[in-house]
Amino acid sequence: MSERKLDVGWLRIFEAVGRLGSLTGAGAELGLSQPAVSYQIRRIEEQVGAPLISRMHRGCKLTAAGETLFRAVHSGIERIDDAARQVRASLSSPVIRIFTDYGFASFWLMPRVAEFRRLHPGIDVHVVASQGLEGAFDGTSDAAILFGKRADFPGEARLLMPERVVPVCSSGYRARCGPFDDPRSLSRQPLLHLETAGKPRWVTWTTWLAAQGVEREPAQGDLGLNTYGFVIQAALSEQGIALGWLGLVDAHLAGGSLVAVGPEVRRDDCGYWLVMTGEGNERRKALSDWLLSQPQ
Amino acid sequence: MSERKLDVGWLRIFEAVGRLGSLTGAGAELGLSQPAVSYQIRRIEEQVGAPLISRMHRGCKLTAAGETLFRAVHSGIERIDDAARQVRASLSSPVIRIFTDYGFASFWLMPRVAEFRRLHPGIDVHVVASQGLEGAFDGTSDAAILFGKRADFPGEARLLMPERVVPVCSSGYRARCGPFDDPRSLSRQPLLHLETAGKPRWVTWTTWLAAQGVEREPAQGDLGLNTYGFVIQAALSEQGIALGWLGLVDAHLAGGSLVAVGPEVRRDDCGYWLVMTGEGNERRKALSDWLLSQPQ
DNA sequence: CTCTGACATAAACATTCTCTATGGCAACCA
DNA sequence: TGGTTGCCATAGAGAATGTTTATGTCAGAG
Repeated sequence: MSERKLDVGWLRIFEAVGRLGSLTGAGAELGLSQPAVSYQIRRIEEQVGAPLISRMHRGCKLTAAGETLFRAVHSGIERIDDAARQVRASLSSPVIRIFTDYGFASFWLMPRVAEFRRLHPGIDVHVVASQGLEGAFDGTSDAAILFGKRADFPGEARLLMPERVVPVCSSGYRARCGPFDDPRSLSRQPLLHLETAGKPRWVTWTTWLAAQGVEREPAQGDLGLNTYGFVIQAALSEQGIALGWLGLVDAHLAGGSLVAVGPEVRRDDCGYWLVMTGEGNERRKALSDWLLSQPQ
Repeated sequence: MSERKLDVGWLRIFEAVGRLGSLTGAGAELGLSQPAVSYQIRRIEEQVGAPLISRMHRGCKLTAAGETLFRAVHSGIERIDDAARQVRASLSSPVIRIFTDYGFASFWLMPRVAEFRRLHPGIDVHVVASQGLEGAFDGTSDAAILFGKRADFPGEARLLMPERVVPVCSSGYRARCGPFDDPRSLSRQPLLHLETAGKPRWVTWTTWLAAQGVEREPAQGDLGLNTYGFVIQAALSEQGIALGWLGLVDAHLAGGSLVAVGPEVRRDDCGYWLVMTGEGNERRKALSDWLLSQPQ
């Protein structure tokens, strides 16, 4: 095989000696001089505390102890070499990994990624969804699509979708509990919150209401959920009013399953940012171009 | 385990990192500083060509590639450690190994070694019989009992049994084909030869006949065998006359199953020599003392 | 008897491995 | 909110290991 084997020191030297029955032959196979091989064998014999080979005038033979160790080393090296091959194969196979949050994955990326795959049939796409940013920059993803503001990301990050938020509910809920002509009317309804462990990086109901100059009595019947999919599911099942991020809920709004029931709040330096990670290659460029070409 | 593990370099370091999820923790376990561990992991990531761990602010996690390699390394190290334990256990268990030839093993050593074992019940005795000298000094035996002349052995070798040879046959054969009052009479009988690949180190029929001043017509009906046990078996089954080494055939002569039918040839600087190999210890001394105390 | 080729050792040098020192920084806590 | 903690990273210096060339020994072959 053309790829360089992992350097496992004396293990590979001993395996070659045991298999070939010759220090000189092992050296030839491994690109080492015969004294280098001799040195390594003696060193490991010192550690084990027993001769591992019996040296003949020409060539050598494994002792009983050497046979025992040889079997273990041989099979161990086989496994390690196999694993290295497998790792390297998966590196060079045409895969692209996108790290993002569950909301973006569900509502924006998964519906669209079929188009990318149709355009690039030889590329496997792996979507890695996560609750937080943990793991976004660990080197295993090719792109990260993350929500935040400009200052949160490296200079080369590109804004994929600015943050534009409207209150939404199902049309049935509006018929039953509406109309909601006045922003103040929303403050008397059960609101659906997207919660997170730390400080939210996105617009919340608190932000939206403050933007409308509306003060709210302590919430009654509100619902907090930790995944945006559950938030929208609750809205669709008429449990309250949710905040809808344009770009994520477009299909529901276009189909009429959700309706906007208040003014939009927009933050132009906030939104989903695309960060390309690791070294550039053709596949990453194809993905980046495709993502940036999507209509807002 | 109290014994020092084999130094397998990065393999052990990587296994500890993968198992503990911490570079610092792995270093603590292996007696290395944290930068030393960090250095090793980076080195192997360079060889593999992929990140193997994702570094978090506190601690780390294996990547998919790292998991693949970890499994192989973990099981490989287990096997190697097991083999090392097995080798060391067999080193320190109370065993003594005697290397000798088949003849000596069969006719001298095996009948007597029961006495040694009765005297030293805590010592296991392994007899390693071989056709030649190959392997006699490979470091795996505690004692070698070999046939040859003085000059063939190191100065500290002790003569266990000088070479004394008489022609022997079964009493039935003598009754049928004898008597053999004159050495010349033997030369007309089928002779049983102990053969070997190279030049024999022992008395042969050629040597014996020349010592009697007897010339022999080309052999008719002679039999050559490569193991002394087969030679004596052939003599016992009345197929001819064999050379009998005193010391090896004593029991047959005493019991009457074999009878001497000619004069003895003796070579005082030839015979079975005892060579103690490797480092001295209590067990070896016990064996040496016992062997040297045996009556000739 | 001479030659061959494989293993051993010595000495010099190259490379790797480890340490200490120090920086960066996220998470925790008062 | 600021200080502390503890883990990972890098740098530089020195220790330890690994390798080479040179050379010796010697059993086996011709």
